[in-house]
Formats: sequence, C-alpha cells, structure tokens
Amino acid sequence: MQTIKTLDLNLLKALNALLDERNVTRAAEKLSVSQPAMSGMLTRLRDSFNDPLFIRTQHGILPADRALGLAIPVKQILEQAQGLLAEPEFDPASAELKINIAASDYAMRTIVTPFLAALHHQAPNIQVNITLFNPRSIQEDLERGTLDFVLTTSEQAPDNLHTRALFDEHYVCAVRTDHPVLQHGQLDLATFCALQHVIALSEHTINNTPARALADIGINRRVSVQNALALPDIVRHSDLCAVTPYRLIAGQTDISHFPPPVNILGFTTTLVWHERTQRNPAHQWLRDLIVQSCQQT
DNA sequence: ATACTCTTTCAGTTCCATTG
DNA sequence: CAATGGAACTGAAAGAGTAT
Repeated sequence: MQTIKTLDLNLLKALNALLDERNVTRAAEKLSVSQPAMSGMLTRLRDSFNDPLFIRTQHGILPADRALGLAIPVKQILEQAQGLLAEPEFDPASAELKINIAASDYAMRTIVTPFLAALHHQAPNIQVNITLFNPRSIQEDLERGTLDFVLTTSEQAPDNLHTRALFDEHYVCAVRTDHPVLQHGQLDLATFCALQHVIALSEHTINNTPARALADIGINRRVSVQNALALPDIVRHSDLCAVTPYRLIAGQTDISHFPPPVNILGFTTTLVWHERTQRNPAHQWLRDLIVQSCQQT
C-alpha cells in the first residue's frame, strides 16, 4: 500500500533559510531557533525528500541539485501560505459579488431605494437580489446564505443574530392635501373616527401596530392593503385617511399629514445579518453603506 | 599537532494532541 | 481531567574538516 508523505510547513521555512544562508548556524539564527534544532530540521528534510539536499563544506553547506531545484517552488509556496494569513482587502469599485436582501415593503422604499442609488455609484459591479422578507424564515435563510441582509424592525429581529439600528420611525395620519377634513382645523378623536381609513396589513409589511391601535378605539370599518407602498397612491386618489409611517409620505406635496389623535407606538428600523458574514470586509462595507444611505434621507 | 569553525548526536525537558 | 506518547526543543558534548 502506498503511504502518503506529509511535510510540515515549518520544514519548508527551514529549507528556505538553509538555501538563503547556506549555513546551518545562520539559518537557525534567521528562524530564531537553536542550531541543533535547525540541524534536526535538516535531518527531517533529508528524510522527507529522501535526498541529502546539502553537502557539508569548509564554511557551511552547499545545496545539492535537488535542493537547488526546490528553491523557487518553496519560495512560491511560502508566499502563498503568507497570503492566506493576510487580511483580505475589499475594493468597492472593482468588487464583483452578489448579495441577497430581504426587506419589508416599507424598507424597500425608505432604505433599499437610497442604498441602491449609493451602491450603483460606488460599487457598480455588485449585483443585488431583493425579496420580500418572511419573518418566519429569517434565521434559516441567513444561516444557509440564501439571504445576506434583512431589513426589518427591532421587534422582529431574532435575538441570536447581529443587528444594527438604522433610524426611529413614527406614525402619522395622511390624507390628500385638498381633503375636506383639513378645513376643520384641529382634528379631534371624534372627527378622526368618522373618517374612512386605510391601513397596510400583512406579515410582509413593517408593523401591524396601526391595525391594533384603530381596533382599540373601535375603528374596524376600514380598507386594508397588503402592500404599504400602495398607501400614498390610495390616499392621493380617495377620501381615505391612512395611518402610515411618516417616511412613506414625507416630501409629497399633494399629501398632508397630522399626528394621530391616539397613541400609536413607532418602531426602530433594523439591519439584521448572520455571524457567517460578520467579519467579511465586503459585508462590513455594505453594512456601513446601508447606514449612511439611511442618514442621508 | 593544534586551534578554530561548523555540524551532528545525545539526554533531558516541554508542549500538545489523544485517549480512557 | 489526568495519563500517555510523540514531536520538537535546548544545552552540552562529540565529531568532521580545514587553516596555520
């Protein structure tokens, strides 16, 4: 049966030093080992290669043909081994990779959109695949690598994953700017309850707090939509009043907003990722870019 | 022959992975 | 977790080769 020979990487370092110095004592000093230790390594090298490798001379040792033939490949192997220990560098401009992001409908608009704009500018060769997030499979998808980032709320982020808070969001009531209710001035609870309401209600939306808050004050007659992104358009073209995260209607001149007459808890948008990618330089850079994108909106 | 330099060998020790 | 065994280390001493 053929036995498989093994070779300690330290022996290659010794061989390299012996080839460079052509002297056991100096080679030992170079590697900070004692001279007998270096002699022992030379013995093991001779055993491993089944060749004398060096011939003793008056002032040191002379490499035999076999040792001379090993000089270049040994240096290449040692350089490659050194390369394994070096910190991997990440250059956004030239990086080519694919990332998978799951986001709530709300996060698509408020986080993913500005992030993609910044990403396209700084790292044009990074491909992004965006899916609607499923709160039941966040953990599994991040573990398996089918997802790299999840954008959700702090409440929905599993405890054993890495998270980073992005920004705090609050709810407002939104109606079209020429809505008759705005002529009443201050909006009291009774007027609010008398309105027709629309809310986003699905497991994929950012938060179902508004539905519970409206139910608490007896508002059950309402329109619900699966996708929170539909709210601004619905409000714009109807008399409906939407209880919506502020950032979904911010800056839209044909939509007016006012504080809800009941207390509706806001939420903290959160970036979630797995330990698997925690130290990956590319992912570290991407996480920072997501945070920066949120701060600029 | 002697001194010098360098390599090799030996005995003891330490470290570390494996095993029960 | 202690016992065990192998690998590799160290310092000391011996051996080999060469110049004077």
